Amino acid sequence: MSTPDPRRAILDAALLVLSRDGESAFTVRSIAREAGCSTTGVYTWFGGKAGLVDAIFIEGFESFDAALRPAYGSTDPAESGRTYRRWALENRTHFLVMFGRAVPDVRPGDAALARGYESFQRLVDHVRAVRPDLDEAGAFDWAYHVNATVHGYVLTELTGMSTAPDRAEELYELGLARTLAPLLA
Amino acid sequence: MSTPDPRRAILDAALLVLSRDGESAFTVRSIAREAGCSTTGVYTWFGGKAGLVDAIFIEGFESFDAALRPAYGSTDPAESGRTYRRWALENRTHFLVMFGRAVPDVRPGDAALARGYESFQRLVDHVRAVRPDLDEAGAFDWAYHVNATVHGYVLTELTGMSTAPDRAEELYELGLARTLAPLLA
DNA sequence: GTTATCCAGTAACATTGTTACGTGGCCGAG
DNA sequence: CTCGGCCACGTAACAATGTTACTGGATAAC
Repeated sequence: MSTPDPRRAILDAALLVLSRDGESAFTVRSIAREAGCSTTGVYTWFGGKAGLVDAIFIEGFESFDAALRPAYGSTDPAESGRTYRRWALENRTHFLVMFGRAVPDVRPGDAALARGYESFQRLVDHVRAVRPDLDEAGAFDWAYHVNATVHGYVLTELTGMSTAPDRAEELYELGLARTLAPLLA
Repeated sequence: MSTPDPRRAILDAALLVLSRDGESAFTVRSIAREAGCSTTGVYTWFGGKAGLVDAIFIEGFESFDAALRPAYGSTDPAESGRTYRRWALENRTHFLVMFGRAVPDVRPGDAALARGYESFQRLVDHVRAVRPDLDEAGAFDWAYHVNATVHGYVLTELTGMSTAPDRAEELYELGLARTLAPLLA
C-alpha cells in the first residue's frame, strides 16, 4: 500500500467497488484488491467488514450534515427536504449502505446509530427555528414526522420499489408540500 | 419429506428459521434441514434461494391484502393506516423480507414487483372511494403519498432506526392524523 | 546491537449458494 | 405383470465468502 493513509484508501476502494460493481461484489477480497492491499488490511484498519461499513455510515452522516447545513439556514423550509433527496441521489452508495441495507448481514453498530441520532437532533433544532412556538417535545414529533416521510419517499425510490419511478421528483415535491403545509400553517 | 405439500413445508421452514434464528441463519442448508429435506429440494420447488424469497414476497402481499380488505371498507380512513402497521408488526418476517431486505443479496423479482403494484392499486381505489371528487391521477398521487409516509414510519421502526422506539405507536398515530388531515379536508 | 511492537501477506478454516451426477420410486403403456 | 420414462431426491463436489492463525520484516527505543 503506497498511500500514506491506508484507512482512506480502503474506504475509497469500498465505495468504488460498491457503486461500480454492486452490492454482491462488496467483498473483503475485492475491496482489498482495489485498495492494493491484502485482505488482512481490512481487519487491521477496520476490524472487519462490519467495522468498514460502520465507518462508511459515520462518514455518510458527516457528509449529510454538511450538505444540510446551508439548507437549514434557508428561509424556505422545503429546501431541507429537497436537500435530503438530492444528497441521497448524489451519494446513493452512502445512502443505501446507511438506510438501504446495501451490505448483506451488516447492521449499523452503536457508534453509527449514535451518529445518526446526532443528525436527527439537527433536524429538531431546525424545526424549532422555523416554529419557535413549539417546545422541544413538539418539535421532536414534527421532526420525526418529516423525517419518516422523506425517508419513506427516498427509500421507495432508491430501492427501486416506486410505482412511478419516472415521476419521482415531481411526486416528492408534492409530498413535501403536503407534509410541510400543516407545520407552517 | 412426509408432508404432502413440499412447497408449503419449505416455505414454513424458511419463515420459521428467519423469525427464530435471524437473517444470518437464513441459509438454504438450514431451511432444508428444518423442512426435513435436502438442499436440492429448495432448487426443485423454488429454483433457488431467490425464488423462495419471491414466494415469501408474493404470499406476503396476499396476506397483506386480506388484512387490509376490512379496513378499506371502514368509515375511518385512518383504519387502513393502522392496519398497515399492525400487519407489519404481526408479520414482521414477511414485512422485512418484502421491504427491509432481510435476506441478503436477494431483490424482489418481476413477479413480486407486479404483485406489489396490484396491492398499491387497491390503495388507489380506496382513495377514490374516500374522495370521489378526485380523478385517477389525483388519487394515485395521494395514494403514493400516504404509502410512502406509512412505509417510512414502519420501516424506521422495524429496522431499529427509530429515535424513539418506545413511542412508535403514539408517533405513528400522530403522523397518520397529520398525513390524512389535508386529504380529508 | 538487541529487543519489542506493529503491520502486511500467505494460507488455511468453516460456511455459503449452486450444480453435476447417480438413484429410486411412481405412473402410464403395452 | 412388465417395461420405460420421468420426476424428485440425496450425495458430493465446486467456487467464493468472512475470518483467523502464523510468519516475516520494518522500525523505533534503549
